[in-house]
Amino acid sequence: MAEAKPEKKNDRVTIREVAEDAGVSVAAVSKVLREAYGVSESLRSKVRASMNKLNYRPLASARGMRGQTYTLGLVLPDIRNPFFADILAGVNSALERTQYQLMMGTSHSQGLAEEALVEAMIDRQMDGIIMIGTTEYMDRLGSIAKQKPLVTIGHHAETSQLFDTVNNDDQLGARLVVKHLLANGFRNIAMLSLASTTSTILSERELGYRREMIENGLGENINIIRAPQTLREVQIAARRLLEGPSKPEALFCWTDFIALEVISVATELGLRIPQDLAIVGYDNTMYCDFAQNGLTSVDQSGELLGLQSARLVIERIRGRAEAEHFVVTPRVVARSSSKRSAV
Amino acid sequence: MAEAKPEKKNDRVTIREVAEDAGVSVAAVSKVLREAYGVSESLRSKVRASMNKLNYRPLASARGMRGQTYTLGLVLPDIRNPFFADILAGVNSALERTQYQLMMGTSHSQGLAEEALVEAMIDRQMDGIIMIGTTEYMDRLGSIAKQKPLVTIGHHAETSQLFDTVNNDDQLGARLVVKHLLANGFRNIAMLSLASTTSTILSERELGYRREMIENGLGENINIIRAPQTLREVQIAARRLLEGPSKPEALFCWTDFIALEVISVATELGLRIPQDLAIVGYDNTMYCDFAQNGLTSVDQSGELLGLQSARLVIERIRGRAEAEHFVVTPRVVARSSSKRSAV
DNA sequence: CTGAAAGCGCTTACAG
DNA sequence: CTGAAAGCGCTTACAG
Repeated sequence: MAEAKPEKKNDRVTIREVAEDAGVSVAAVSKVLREAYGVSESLRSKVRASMNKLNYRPLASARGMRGQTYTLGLVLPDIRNPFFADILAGVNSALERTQYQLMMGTSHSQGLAEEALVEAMIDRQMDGIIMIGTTEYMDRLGSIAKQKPLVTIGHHAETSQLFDTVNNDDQLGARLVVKHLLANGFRNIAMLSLASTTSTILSERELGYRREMIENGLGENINIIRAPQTLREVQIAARRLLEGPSKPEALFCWTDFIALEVISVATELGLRIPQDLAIVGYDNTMYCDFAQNGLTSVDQSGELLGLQSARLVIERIRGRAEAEHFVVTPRVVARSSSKRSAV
Repeated sequence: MAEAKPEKKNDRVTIREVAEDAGVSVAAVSKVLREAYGVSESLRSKVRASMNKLNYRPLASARGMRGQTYTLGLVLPDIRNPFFADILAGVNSALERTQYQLMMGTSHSQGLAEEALVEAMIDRQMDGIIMIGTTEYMDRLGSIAKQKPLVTIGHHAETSQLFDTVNNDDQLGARLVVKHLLANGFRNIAMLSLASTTSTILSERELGYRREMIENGLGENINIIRAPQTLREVQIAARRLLEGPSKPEALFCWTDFIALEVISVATELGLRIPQDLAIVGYDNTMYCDFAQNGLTSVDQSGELLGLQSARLVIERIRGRAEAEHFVVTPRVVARSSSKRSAV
């Protein structure tokens, strides 16, 4: 409680002090730091010893002025969706033994525009950016990619050469849901989608749903409801559908998060699940396993998606110029919310 | 698709270009940027015009070399707990009209030590740091606070002069839970707490639970089970308790997230809620409202906590040296998981 | 293999 | 009120 403010920054060890302590030049220390070529073993060990002794940690901003900041930016549309926790686990595990540190930012949840967040990350010298479930248009993504290495998760742009994408096969995922519901005797299947003009994963899922319905002669039962992501809007849309004249036998929800809300609405309306209404989600998040939900869902390996995105963005940083597009094959994980023992 | 890499950074407008365009000095532009004193209206408007015309955005790292980066760091122990989304909403809304940008990092979820994350944020020149549910010891927090303005959420250190704290009254919250359960006819009340040697919010909640039980002559019924935060450990602990000889009538869980897991286990065991087991959580997160959970919980206004923490950390950055400790009064939000119509 | 010097884009005293 | 110069802590060519 004695010496308060003065040491606020002065206690920070700089590369110069390390150099002096080791009896070498600043440039030499920098080389050791970056694990660059052309450093003798003896110089390296001398410098390493001084670094440890002085407890030296380089200042990322200073490094960023000329080189890298060793920071990766992760853009999330909304921290509430539990699926993002799975992705994050994968990203973090990929970064574990590297020098890179992840910094996250959320956009929609508080009205902060996604574009403003990405700009903030560029201004903060992120070495690379991973965007989850972006709502940006292609030209905008291209312009971001020209400034920083970019990987998107949950956005289909497999023809893009400017950035990498990581996805599951959303069209297939939706088809598998319909197949699963049909196999369990449900034929009047509706889909609860997201009101979005730019989401390519949603258009793929809708397409898969449509096609599979049509191929099974159920084209007349196709019913896609689109609602914004807020709980209130979802609740209103679900209520309207389930109380209305065209109440379906089964409802395919675009993400677990929303499906849980539908389970809640259905329960309040006194509907039994799955007898009166089967429900299927997407993402197979941890909440699906809870007995009170028992939610059938599509597993797209969020952790794997996260892992791959980190790998790809680091490769880009290291110079890869050709785009890579990673795709996971999804699978249905059946639980009580959609299993009808007897048709 | 023509001019690819070369412009990768060259397209960035610098303060020098703005100065040239406006016909003033670089220092003058800097002053306008920082909204510093001693700039004439005419110079300011000239500079502003050039900034807009050239679409100038300052580089945070460069600013950080001498001044601030206008970046705040938020340390989360785990992105999975939905309570953090509420806090985040508050932080973001407080930052909305400021120059500050929030960057989050998670620690425990992937084995990354909290300490390493905080160091990474210091190395990246965060102007201030907000730590949620920290597990660091007091001396370590003091040492962080000496390097950067620090505010903790969910950590009791009301006597600290080195950093600010934002909390709800956890002891009271626990007392209210016991009172509520007693009023609903439950007397054999157990508590599911977190296995942690450093969490002060847990020790406060445990203390409140103990005291309220004792003051109601139920000292003999006190039963605190402590489990790590992983779903598996919670499941094992819950199973053991609910299948064992000392199965309680009611279980107070330290956070909603864990209570939802207990609802799942109880449901699997065929227990009716609340007839066979009443359950109460803490944090009053959105999942409590879902009909399949109907979870009674303690509201501690996560959004308000977040808002205050952002306010306090910015005040610290601006020079406030005396500590402030903000405390919210919690309240019980009763739902079906704990309401017994007839005793 | 090693080092001296310039420079990244800002802010900060200090003159005028 | 305005500006020239130094400097923040690194990396990057470029010599030696």
